[in-house]
Amino acid sequence: MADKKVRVRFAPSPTGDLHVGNIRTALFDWAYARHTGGTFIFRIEDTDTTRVTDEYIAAAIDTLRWLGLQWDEGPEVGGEYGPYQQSQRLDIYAHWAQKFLDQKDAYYCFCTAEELEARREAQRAANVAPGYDGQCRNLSEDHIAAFRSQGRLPVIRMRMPDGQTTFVDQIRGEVSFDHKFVPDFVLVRGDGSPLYTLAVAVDDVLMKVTHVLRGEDLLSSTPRQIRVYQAMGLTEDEYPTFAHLPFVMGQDNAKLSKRNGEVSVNWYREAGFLPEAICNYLALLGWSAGEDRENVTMQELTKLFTVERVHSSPAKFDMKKLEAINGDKIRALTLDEFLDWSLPFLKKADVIEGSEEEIALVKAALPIIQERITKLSEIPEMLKFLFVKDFAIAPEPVEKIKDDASKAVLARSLGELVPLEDWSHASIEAALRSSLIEEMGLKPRVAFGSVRIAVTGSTISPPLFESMELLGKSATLARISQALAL
RNA sequence: GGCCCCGUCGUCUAGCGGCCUAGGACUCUGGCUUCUCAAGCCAGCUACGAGGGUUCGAAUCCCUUCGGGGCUACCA
Repeated sequence: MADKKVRVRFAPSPTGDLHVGNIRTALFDWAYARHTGGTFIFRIEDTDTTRVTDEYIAAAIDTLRWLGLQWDEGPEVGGEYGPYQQSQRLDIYAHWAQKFLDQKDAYYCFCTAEELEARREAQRAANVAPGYDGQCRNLSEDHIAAFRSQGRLPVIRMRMPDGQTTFVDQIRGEVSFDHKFVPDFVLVRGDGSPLYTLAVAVDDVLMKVTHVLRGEDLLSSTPRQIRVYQAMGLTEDEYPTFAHLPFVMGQDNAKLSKRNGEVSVNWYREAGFLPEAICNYLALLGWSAGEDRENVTMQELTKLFTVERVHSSPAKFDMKKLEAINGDKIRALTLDEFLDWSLPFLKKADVIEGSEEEIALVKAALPIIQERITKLSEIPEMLKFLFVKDFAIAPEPVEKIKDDASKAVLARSLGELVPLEDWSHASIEAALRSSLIEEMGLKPRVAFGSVRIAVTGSTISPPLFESMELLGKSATLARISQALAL
């Protein structure tokens, strides 16, 4: 088995936007495939047609692409074991269900939902492990015919033989389940549609999956999956190796969900997080490179990632750390990359429309804000002052430059700047320093603070002299005059 | 309730019997730098859930206990 070429799959059931936990799983699947030189398969598990929609499927594909987790086989790229969407493989599942029936590994069960619920209730009351009681296990042909004539639609149930299932989880070691606690489970609904339990196992076998890396929530369903492998004729050394990843938890220590934090990857995307930052941070949840290594590129991740270094304990999601990493990644961007990421945010915020002049100015301004933001969404606010048509100082800061001292600073500044020929930040700084600081004897933070408010409209801004250079001489002088007139 | 998984600073983690008076990162606090805000640099706070063993020696191995989580569907 070790010498088999690795094939791993990420198989979400898109019942909503892909969330952080899904992505962590996808990332590990991807990294493992890349690390081993194997194949990364992307499969859509949409057997629950009431919950999975086409929009969510399209969104999942888009999200995975955006993150840079390229798949080798799956939707839109194809592959020799497709289709990779379970709703398009119904005949395959039907075939295997019939085979299991023929082999007596599975049987028709006519119990209704109400009957089952009533019996489960009784089991709970009697303090017995709830689960299917095997009532329809050995129905005679006559019984079956009788039920059918009543119009009852049977489900197909897999028979769990006595005994136990033991498997070696790559992360947790040997795990064992007694079949007393693994009741006969449903493979096919009354309407003939397949259930996850059937579809995953069949697809993993048919798609030649060698390693199943998935969430810990599926750990206890593993015996059922193995049961299907066995019914398909696979022996232990032929079915996939399992590795159950620890959960990503929310602030309240429950599995991360909408209730306890932002879970949708799209939310992070819109909030201005870079895909590489999300992946880097997520990689650190439940895995570490060792040697105090934390900041890794996608490339490095594929080199360093091994299942041996994946944890068995759950990790809590920490937005602060994600932001810190995002800041690091933003600072590591080249100017052109940074520009590409910035433009959509500036346009969406209506700061720019996208003309060439605007883009040139953005490009010139980006270097001075690159180390000042942790999220791309902060860019519009920081650069707005360069583009606003009707410049106005915010209500709070405007009060701070109405006093005589501020007026004096602004008046002197204007006087110094009007004749200035070299409108570079260095020469602007030299002019203002010698006049305001040296000659007027003001403290830099006081003097430049007033100019900052007048020019940028805020007490917080990118470096002042660079900002003035970017704004241009006439606009800068106009703003100072405007402030002086208040 | 039953079954299963998990347990090192507030958080993510290093650690796989002696290198640990437990290291790093994020957060927080203080300082330096400084035209604001950041960034950067320095310093500080804080952890092996508890109790038993095994051993010359345990965060590391075993047991118990407590705590947290998952599953227990004609969801995945």
